[in-house]
Amino acid sequence: MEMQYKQEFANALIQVLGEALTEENITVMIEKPKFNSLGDLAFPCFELAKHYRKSPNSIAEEIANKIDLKIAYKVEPVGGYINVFLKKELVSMFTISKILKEGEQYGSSPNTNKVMTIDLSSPNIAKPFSMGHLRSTVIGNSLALIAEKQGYQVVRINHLGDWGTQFGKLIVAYDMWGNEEKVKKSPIKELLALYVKFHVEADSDPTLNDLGRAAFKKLEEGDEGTIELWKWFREESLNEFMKIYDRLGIPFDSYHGEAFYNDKMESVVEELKEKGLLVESDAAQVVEVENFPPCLIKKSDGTTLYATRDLAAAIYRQEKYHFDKSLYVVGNEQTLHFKQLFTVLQKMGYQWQEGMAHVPFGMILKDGKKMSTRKGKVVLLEEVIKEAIQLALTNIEEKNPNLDNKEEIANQVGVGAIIFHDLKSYRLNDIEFSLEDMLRFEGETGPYVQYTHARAASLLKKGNYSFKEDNQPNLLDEEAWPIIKLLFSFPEVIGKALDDYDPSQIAKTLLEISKAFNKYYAAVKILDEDQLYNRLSLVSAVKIVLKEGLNLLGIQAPEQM
RNA sequence: GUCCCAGUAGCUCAGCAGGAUAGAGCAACAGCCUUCUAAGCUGUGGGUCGGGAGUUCGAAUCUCUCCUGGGACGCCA
Repeated sequence: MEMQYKQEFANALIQVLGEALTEENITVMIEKPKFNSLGDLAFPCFELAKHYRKSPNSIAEEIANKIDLKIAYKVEPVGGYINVFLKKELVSMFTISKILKEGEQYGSSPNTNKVMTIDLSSPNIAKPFSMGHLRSTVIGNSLALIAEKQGYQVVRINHLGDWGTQFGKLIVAYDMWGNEEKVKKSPIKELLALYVKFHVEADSDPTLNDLGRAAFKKLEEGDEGTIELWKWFREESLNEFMKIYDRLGIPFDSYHGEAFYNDKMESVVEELKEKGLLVESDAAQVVEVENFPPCLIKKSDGTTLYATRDLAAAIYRQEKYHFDKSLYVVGNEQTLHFKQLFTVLQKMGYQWQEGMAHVPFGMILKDGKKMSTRKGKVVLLEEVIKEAIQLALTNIEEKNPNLDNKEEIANQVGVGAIIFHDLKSYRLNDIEFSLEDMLRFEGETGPYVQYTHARAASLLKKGNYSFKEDNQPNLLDEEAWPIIKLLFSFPEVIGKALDDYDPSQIAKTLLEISKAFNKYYAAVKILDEDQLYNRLSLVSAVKIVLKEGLNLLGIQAPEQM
């Protein structure tokens, strides 16, 4: 909707300006004034000053006088800008009616046949689900939801880290120090302990690393005993992960991990050979990549690597899903790997690789340093979730003890706090881990937005509101205007969030809407006889957008809390 | 050593296809529940936008350089 108003303003400018600037230029130059007193849209005349060789001030004045804009009640030149003041009643009515009519469809684009695969979460088997994997999981899931809203057919792929030398190491560790009963009792904890011990011991005895590599070779060659062990580790781990995905409410369409591609790599290696891309280097097989270090395809002992599996996976996914876009929500530190991967695919002649993108994100730091699984320096997500839910429950007992389904709401609020905390800041920022911040329910947090939504729901219930399509709401409250502006820009925010692969833009808008609404709530008596229908129409529109926005982040919007 | 990312209030961050007076939240302090959920609202204090140079009518935003932190750099993923 916002675009429409800009467009109308741009058209009006063109009428006056003629060919001094192109339409496209004008549209991007239109900005939002920094202060409410300066109106709703603005056009800077400094560029034109060069063109006309006049002062920006006089140009602005000249244009403002000539401009004819139906949607504005005032067009005012100020300090070289042309400021447009939209007709509040008219725009409010349009905006609210549109949202109420469209409901949760507000901001949606029609379905397309375009397919987007998203590689997300992808935890490593036999390791605990860390805070780092949380980022990939919630960012990826939100992008999936946003893409669906924009009409994509989305395939969520959990590319489990269930293969690789790490398993050789783990198997060696288990053979040397493992205890079956202990592992059965608490698999993740015990396996992690073994993994950490392995690295501690390997520091003083490097031959352990050779043993690990040898064990992995056995695994890749199909040694039965080794495979049994691997299967067991994998299953126990997946069970643990499923608990977390259930809590977060995140579904997957595929759990094909790295191991799934074991029998699909040889043909890729053959293909690379046929296309003359594979070269030997220090007894390893590599593909040379311009401007980057070469991409390793096979180690000198003949076993495969991460890149080999990712190549096979990319080709498999294209064959199976025919994706138009394929995202990899994977940490910042793997940027080089993806550049290599995409380049190799390009050299193989696969045009579809143009639709692939690495969506990197910053690390979770502890004391300014990367958390390392190998040293056992991890924070367990499960513990954090439990604490958040517990805290939410305590809050409910204190603030709303008569609430019906306390457990369920506490779940939604606790989990919402964690997800929102992760999504509200730009994904490339590193995050210093802070339990205190994650468990904060006041200020710019998920629970704050949820609370605002619950307030709106409560008002609608008390006011017994229902929308009648033939009764156009008319809003006269000056205090409502900031809310209206945010509401009509929401569809553009969704579009930009997808273009930038950046859910934080939605989170930020939700915060702004919440702040504006709570301000309104404090200033205006909503359940007032005379204005009841008009005001509740606004409340209903706010509720719709908040709920839809939270849902796009993968967060529930409880009716009460 | 080479390459990438970041540096804005005490803390966490927003603003960055250049634009009008650099904004929030937290923390601190002072107010607001006989009115619709106080997980809320209002107010106060707090800034050489890492340093320097350049481009421009105009730079937190673009370029260069330096400093600081982090990460990546063939047989891990």
